[in-house]
Amino acid sequence: MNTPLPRWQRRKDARPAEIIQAALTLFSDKGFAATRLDDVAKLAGVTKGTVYLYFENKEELFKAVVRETVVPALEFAETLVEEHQGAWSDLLWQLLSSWAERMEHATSSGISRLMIAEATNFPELARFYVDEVVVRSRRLFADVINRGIQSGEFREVDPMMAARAVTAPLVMIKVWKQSFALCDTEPVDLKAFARFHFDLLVQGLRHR
Amino acid sequence: MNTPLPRWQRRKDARPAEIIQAALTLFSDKGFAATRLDDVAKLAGVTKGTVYLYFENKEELFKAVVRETVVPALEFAETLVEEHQGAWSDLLWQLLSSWAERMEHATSSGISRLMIAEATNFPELARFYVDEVVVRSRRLFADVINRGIQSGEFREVDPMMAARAVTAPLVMIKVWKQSFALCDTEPVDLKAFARFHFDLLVQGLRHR
Amino acid sequence: MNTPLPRWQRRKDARPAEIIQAALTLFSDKGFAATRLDDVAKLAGVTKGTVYLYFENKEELFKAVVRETVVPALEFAETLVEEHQGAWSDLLWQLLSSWAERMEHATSSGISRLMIAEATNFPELARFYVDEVVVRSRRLFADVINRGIQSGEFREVDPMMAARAVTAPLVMIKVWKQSFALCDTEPVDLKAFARFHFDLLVQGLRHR
Amino acid sequence: MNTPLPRWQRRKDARPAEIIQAALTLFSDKGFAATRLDDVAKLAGVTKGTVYLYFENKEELFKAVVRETVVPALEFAETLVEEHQGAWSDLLWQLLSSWAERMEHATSSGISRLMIAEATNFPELARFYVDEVVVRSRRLFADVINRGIQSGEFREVDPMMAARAVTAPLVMIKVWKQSFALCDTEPVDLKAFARFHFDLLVQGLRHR
DNA sequence: TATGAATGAGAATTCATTCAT
DNA sequence: CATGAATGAATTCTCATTCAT
Repeated sequence: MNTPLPRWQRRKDARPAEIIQAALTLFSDKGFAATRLDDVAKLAGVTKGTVYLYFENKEELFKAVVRETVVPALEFAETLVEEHQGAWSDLLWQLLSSWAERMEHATSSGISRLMIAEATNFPELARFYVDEVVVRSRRLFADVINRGIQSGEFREVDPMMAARAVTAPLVMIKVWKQSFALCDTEPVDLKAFARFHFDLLVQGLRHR
Repeated sequence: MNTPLPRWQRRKDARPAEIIQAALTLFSDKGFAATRLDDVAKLAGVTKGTVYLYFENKEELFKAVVRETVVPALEFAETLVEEHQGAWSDLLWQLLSSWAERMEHATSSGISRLMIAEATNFPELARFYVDEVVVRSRRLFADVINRGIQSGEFREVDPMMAARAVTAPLVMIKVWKQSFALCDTEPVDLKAFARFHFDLLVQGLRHR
Repeated sequence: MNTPLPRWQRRKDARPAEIIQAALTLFSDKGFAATRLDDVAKLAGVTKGTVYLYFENKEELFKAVVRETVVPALEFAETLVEEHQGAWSDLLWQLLSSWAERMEHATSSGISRLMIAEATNFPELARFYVDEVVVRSRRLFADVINRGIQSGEFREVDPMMAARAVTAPLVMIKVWKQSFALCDTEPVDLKAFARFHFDLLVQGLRHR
Repeated sequence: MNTPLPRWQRRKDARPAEIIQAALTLFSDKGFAATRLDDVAKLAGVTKGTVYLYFENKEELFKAVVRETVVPALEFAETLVEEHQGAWSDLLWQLLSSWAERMEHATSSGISRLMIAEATNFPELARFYVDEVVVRSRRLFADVINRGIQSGEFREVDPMMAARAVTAPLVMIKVWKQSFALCDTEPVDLKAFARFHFDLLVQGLRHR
């Protein structure tokens, strides 16, 4: 009598993730306010009521989207730094190129633009995002640059400033692409830009 | 003895600008959807009805805000380039520093973040913005870099790529500041960053 | 010093009539609610404020339109009946044809449809209209038919019923023309119909 | 002990018809513009939101009202004509009397006045109504009269003109009753009028 | 669990009316 | 008298949220 549940029934455990995925897609594209829960539900293949089964309300869904999407991104990079040996500029390139790669393919890559747009409407979420992503990745790059300075590979610059100078362009290009994809007549390849940016940076950071 | 305040003053000529200013403030802060026309009106010192006297609807008001705010920004810079004599890196600094200056004080400086947030919801406006601002300033900087290459001051790089590398960080820092002002525990000074960015750039652009 | 006002300045006495005329046109076309005072004013060549100088509000303007437009129409007909000599069917034709004529040209001819549409929203006005126009013209025709019966020209019928049978079709055709002008693929000439209707009637009223 | 009444009942299938019925009542009485959706909802026993669940907006509701209400009316009459045997004047009476009957009892009978009032504001709907109702019933009667002429029962008249002369009075009387019910001091019985009208007509149509 | 019909608060929009000029 | 800028109440419409099934 007590037959084990068939495997595919466990799919219901996947529901929250599917809803979050759908919400991410729509929030990223249209923003929080312009996204209707009805559309999220439709995209997730459920009905509105089901969304409320898993998330208290639209705000909580939004927070869940950000929280779920954001965290895992950096862990990989942090271990990379930890374990690195060799030239720091090589690591810098590894980080930048893998980051550019993620940006082009990861479904989560729309979150930057979303947070930029909604931060002032969701202060606590903004704080979470800043702590978990912005500052954390800034620290990551500052760390690399700092080590490069220690090793004499880079000249003495303010590592936090430098970290901003390293991260900002890539994020900005990605955000622009997302916002103006339809009308930018001079599209740019993210990976090509990453390479260009890296070259400029490394020469800029070296001793004259 | 004291006559009651008149219910309103007749200020036809000033009204549209006042409303646009109010709308810019609120749109910049909260985004399009989260801004209520009632609040725009209140901030402009009028009633909702008055807003509709001058703007057909919320979207048209939004467009007017962008159009009015955006255009004049670049003219100053373009004449600066035209009339410049001397080292191109000096001009680059002039442009970056004056731009950073504007970003810190001009009321219009919130427009970038606003457009990033709303571009996909207002495609025609996005195109206008891209044409009038994004591409135009990219060209401006590309031009400067190109001349620097011609004159032998800079090494041979792709000027459009370089232009992106020049403009993106400044915009990004500004946008971040706006979005995360309340929660960034490591705030950065825009002008200081501009200086840092410039130093990095110029060294990066020079011949090795 | 005290020069007499130039003649054309007396035009200002014409203002109310001009406004009423404009209002009649628009009310007739779109109905009471769908007519904006702004448009009435524009059509009358004045501004909204001026309308309120002469009429307390939209309802009063509406009433004025009906009152001014409606009354004079029947006086002419009533004297015609009074003074008639000869066959009553000739008079009937005279009345019908001159009425059809008016309907095609008088600016007031849209009032029937207007009253049909708005009667339930303006009960007192409806009463006025019924008394002054509907019942009065019904009586007029009933009178003619009655006299025709007295003289032996028509057979004995209920004169009030007959009066309805005489007036209703003409009004209906006119109203239909007005309502469905744009889409009736089989338009009818009002005067031709009047003739047809008259022939039918007269034969119908005669002794068998 | 006694459970509180549920806030609402689930009645999906019945709702649209109920809303249309309520809307028909109010539109017929007050016209399109003067009818508030709130009142329609209240009369249908739902809330405003529910109306929008089934109809895109007020105009679409209006169109639905007309479309749903109008069509079935004529089918019965058309089969009657098809299958008729005997004197055409008998059929004419059958049609007129059953029509008068409908007019007095059918809930849809207010639609004529409504369309007369709103036709110019809803041109496409007017066309639909003209095609489906006005022209169609005109043709119906023209057909009968034509057959009467063929059979020698009626004299040679223009059948379309005659059809107008047959239909217009009945519609007009109905419309007048609706508009001026409250103030007409000489109310008329629709069926009695139909009889009177029929007698006049038949004598008018016969050979002299 | 899942659904989706129904709700109701809230925002955009319209326009008759007022009133400073 | 005339204007037309400004008002604000009324109405349409939207959509997050609830809840009977």
